[in-house]
Amino acid sequence: MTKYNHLKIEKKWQKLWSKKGVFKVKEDAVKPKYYVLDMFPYPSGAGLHVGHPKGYIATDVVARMKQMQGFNVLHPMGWDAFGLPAENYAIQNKIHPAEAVKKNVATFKKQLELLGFTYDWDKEINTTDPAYYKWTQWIFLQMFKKGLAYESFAPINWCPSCQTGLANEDLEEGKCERCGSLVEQKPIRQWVLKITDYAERLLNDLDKLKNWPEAIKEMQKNWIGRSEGADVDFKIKNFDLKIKVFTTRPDTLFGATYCVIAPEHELMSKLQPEIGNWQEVSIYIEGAKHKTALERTDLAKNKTGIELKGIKAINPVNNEELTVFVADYILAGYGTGAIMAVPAHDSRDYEFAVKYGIPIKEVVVPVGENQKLNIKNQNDNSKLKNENNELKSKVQSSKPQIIFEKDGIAVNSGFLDGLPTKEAKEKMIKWLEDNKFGERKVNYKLRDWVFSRQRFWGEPIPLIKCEKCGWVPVSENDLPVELPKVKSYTATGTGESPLSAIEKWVNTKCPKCSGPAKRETNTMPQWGGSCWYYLRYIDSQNDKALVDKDKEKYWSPVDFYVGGAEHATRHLIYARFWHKFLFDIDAVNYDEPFNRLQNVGLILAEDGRKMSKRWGNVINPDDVVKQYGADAMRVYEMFMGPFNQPCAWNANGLIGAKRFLDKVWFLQDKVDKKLVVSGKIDSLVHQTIKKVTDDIETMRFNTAIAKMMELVNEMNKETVISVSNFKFLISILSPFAPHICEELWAELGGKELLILSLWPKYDEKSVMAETTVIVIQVNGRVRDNIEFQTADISEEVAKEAALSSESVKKYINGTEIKKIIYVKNKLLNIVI
RNA sequence: GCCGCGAUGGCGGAAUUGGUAGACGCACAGGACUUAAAAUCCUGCGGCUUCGGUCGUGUGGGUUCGAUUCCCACUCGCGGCACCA
Repeated sequence: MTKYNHLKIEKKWQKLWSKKGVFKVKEDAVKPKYYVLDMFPYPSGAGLHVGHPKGYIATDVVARMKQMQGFNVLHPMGWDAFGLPAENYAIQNKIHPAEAVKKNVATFKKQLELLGFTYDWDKEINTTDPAYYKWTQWIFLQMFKKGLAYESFAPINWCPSCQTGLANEDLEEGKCERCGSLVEQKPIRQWVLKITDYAERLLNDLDKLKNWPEAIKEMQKNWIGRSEGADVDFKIKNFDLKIKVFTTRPDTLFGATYCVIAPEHELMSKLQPEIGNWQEVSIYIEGAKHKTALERTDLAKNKTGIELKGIKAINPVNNEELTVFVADYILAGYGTGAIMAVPAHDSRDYEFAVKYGIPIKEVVVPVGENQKLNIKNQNDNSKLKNENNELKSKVQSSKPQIIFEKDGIAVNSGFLDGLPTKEAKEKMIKWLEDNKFGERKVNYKLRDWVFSRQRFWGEPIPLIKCEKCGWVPVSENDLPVELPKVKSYTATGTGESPLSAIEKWVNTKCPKCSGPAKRETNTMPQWGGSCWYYLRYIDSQNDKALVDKDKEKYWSPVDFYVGGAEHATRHLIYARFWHKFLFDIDAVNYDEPFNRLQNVGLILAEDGRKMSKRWGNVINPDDVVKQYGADAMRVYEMFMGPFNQPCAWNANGLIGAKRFLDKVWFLQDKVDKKLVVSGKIDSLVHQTIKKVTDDIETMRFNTAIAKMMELVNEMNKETVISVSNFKFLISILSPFAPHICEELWAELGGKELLILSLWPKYDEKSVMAETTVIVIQVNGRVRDNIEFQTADISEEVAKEAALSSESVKKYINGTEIKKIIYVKNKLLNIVI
């Protein structure tokens, strides 16, 4: 037999598959469908490294098996090509972003094609194609019309290096996720999407996603950050104003000893005339403004604040006068931007109270301790002040008496005394509502999505500002609003997009009154186009509608979605939001886009670090394909370890995969066409078919391959193997190593392509082993293995055999047998 | 700090409705073939051992005839969030 020449074979079959169009998607609604999707790549200038295709190989394995199982498979690929990296790359290389994208896409496509994927390139999409972003703009317009897109002037995250505003989701520890610069708070005019309107549904519907990893759902839950509580109004003494606070612990209202207002709170300017130390306060407020997100985090351990002299807040439950502070440990953007502070039961308030000598009043004790407690004088603040040091030492030493953020029993709390926290909360909320001091309230950490970028390379926001009519949507007939051709697309840094300098493009007519008007010059963020691309694959040429609803009904939802976990709180939450909106306006049939999600574990470099140009440890798949072949690379990446776990690249492991394929190649010499039954191999073959089928379904590729290796090792020990057994082997191996398997299939005289043949079904009877081995234990220690020639062994038979075993007798040695435990067909434990 | 996940040979990893720990691969060692090397094939491969055994799945306890698997306490590592009231 000739040598296994991967270079020749792989090219040959790739050409033939393409020529015969075996991966062309058929709109054949009779067959069951299977939509398997990768998170589409961002075509960077660097090209692919070996880590990128790992997920694509996995979906390809699934797609190939599903195709052979008779499914109508949609397994598409496309490009997420708008955004800062393309623009920055273009600026650095002094070419137009569109040129850069074109070049990079060509490189990526060429690299992917070497790996033998089943993509139907007729379905290829590109988010920067005007025919595509026409519909991205269309979705934005629908949101605008429903009041879900609004203009805002509030301070947002500003990256001074990228010179654009960013969403909360785009930050990493207070730094720009892209370039690592410290992010500032800057008031920039911006468009914001009301994702918070969907917070409740985005949270609740996570329960529907049974086939998503729990970790991702947990991350989304935390990101949405729902908390229940109440808004409470504190009147300000001698002044017709009130401080509205949000608390999750209305049951601790009797323990409130001060209030805090965020520096940015609008109440500050209203209170100004009454604040005795305004100068000092205003300096503090100015200082807070200039702190970056990171500085604020760093200062978390050392809270600062200024007392507002002359301002007293009245606690509605007991009319106590409370000191009011301004402090930047309170965030303007969360809740009401002001709090009631209960230092005894909140560690942050506690820290602040200790620092500024504010009374600490205990109003919740652990269950069972309320009886023992001496009721302290509730009104004697000076006494409480003196107790601060005592309480402090209590907290810091041994077991704290004060309980933070935990449930217990209410004490010192008037009408709540003796109630467990849960009931106390309810009673207090009812009291607040009855007396009009507040109401039940739910808050979310999730912020509205800052959706505009002050950069060139993004979808133009399709709005026009008319002096008379205000913001007017571009007529849907005039979509897409295309990016103009320009010489300079460098960021202005003024808070306006580079588009604002292009007067010809900016100046236009109002669609409503035909008067003079100007286009919005901000563009959409990179995450816009990726919010709905999975719908475009279904109907990639549609110019009349976002997606044909019948086609959508057939193909949606995506059956299986594979991609990196880093998208948990960005793409995956944005896409769910848009999809739910599209469902609401009746553009799609289902309210969740992705039925099953699987995360791909990162491939690290051999040195254990991330693959990066910076470390010089990048491995290019082209080189691997050339030296060992696409099949070897596919098998290796699937065999490395559990699919969703990170794993370091190992060149020797790759050689192992190649060796395995060599063994399979030479097995063909052992195929005997006359052989019908090959004894014990038959049983192993069927076990392997079962295991590989199940393991591909559950993404346990490593164990699927291990089982096939075991089978190949056994086959190698035989002098001859049957045609049918060898065909079974190459059929189930073909999703992993499609080229070599097609070649072997053809060598065996297969008339049709292997990919067009049927996936093997295992024979239930053959899976069962012909003999049974039972482990014999004495006191839980293995003392013997007994082989029986039948499949089903009764307890009596097993017992008899065990007791007559010489090695077992030795251990029993006449001792009384207390108990015998029999696990059917597996194990017998004799207890003495 | 909070939430989630994890820890098994020299290495990547297998095995969990509790039932033979270390499948499969890599590395390594010995052998065969070869003038030689590569490739390939065969054998061995957790520690200790008086070769009978015995100890071993991050640590310390517990439940059980039996624990990598279940329970309690802890250590370390990874990921996410981070003054969210």
